Amino acid sequence: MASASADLIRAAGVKVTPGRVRVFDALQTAQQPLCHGELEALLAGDGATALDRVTLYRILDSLVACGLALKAVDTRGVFRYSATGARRQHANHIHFRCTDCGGVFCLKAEPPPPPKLPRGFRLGEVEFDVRGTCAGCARTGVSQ
Amino acid sequence: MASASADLIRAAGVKVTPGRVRVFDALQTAQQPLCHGELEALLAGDGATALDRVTLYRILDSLVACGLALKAVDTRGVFRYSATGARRQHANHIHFRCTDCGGVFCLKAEPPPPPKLPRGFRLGEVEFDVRGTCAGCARTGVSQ
DNA sequence: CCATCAAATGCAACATGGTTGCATTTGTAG
DNA sequence: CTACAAATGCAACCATGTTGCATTTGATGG
Repeated sequence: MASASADLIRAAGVKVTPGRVRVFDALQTAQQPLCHGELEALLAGDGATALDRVTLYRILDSLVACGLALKAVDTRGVFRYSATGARRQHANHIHFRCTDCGGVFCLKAEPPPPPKLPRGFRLGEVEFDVRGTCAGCARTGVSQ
Repeated sequence: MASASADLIRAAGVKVTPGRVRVFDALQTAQQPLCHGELEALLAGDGATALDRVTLYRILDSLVACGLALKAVDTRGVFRYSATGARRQHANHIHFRCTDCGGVFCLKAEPPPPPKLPRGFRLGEVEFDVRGTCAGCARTGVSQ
């Protein structure tokens, strides 16, 4: 039985290899974006032979390149990867970050259209980030 | 005449040193957040003796610690620093972050109106972040 | 003006995260 | 089954950031 992951990987147009399947499975199972180190540790503990450090980087790059994963930097400047499916639900709406409790809330509102860019600039993603105090913190904390 | 920068630095409660003044001046003059490397290059070209790499890191840390500068990661995972005062003028417009070189550019376009928030939520800042490839990188890099 | 001492600097070495070059192995199309 | 491109493993490398330590320097009190 070819796993569902294998099918997705094949459909994405890249070779199905044990490494890719393991990494993609790990990303899909994870509840949050994982960094290279976390993935390395995770895969080292799953019984199979450990992946080479560099190979893991290349697998991650290939998953990103073929659209199966997303790559983003965390606050420490480290890259974190997530399966695209896991995040699709977060693609098109606004995030509210409470500066008090650090919580992230999804607002229903639609994001605004991307602005015009200067000549030569190429548009990638657009993120509309709203910061402030959430209802809970606004009530309890007398912040400022 | 003690420069305005020197006064600000003194007022922030840390020693006024040539290095701190030069770095703070550079940050205040800059149109966008600068990373360590850019600052190093900038200061190397201003005639005075070059700062040590580590010293520059420590000066930046001290400016952040005393509230004179802000530190944030760019899309490449590199830390960028900006004078806190300089940020005020950045409050209300759109930023373009180049995913290639990590540079930050200010777009002329006005930010969209803040969305309706759920009851009890208090609005703080709004950041409209656009990511993609800047003109320079789009030209040189054959990416995609 | 000078002495003093914590704070700042320079240097070397190290740490971490990420990349490149190259020889070998492996998935898959024919 | 074969052949070839793609994927892997390994070693070496690069960039960014940090730590330890000896030396210098800015501010402060005589």
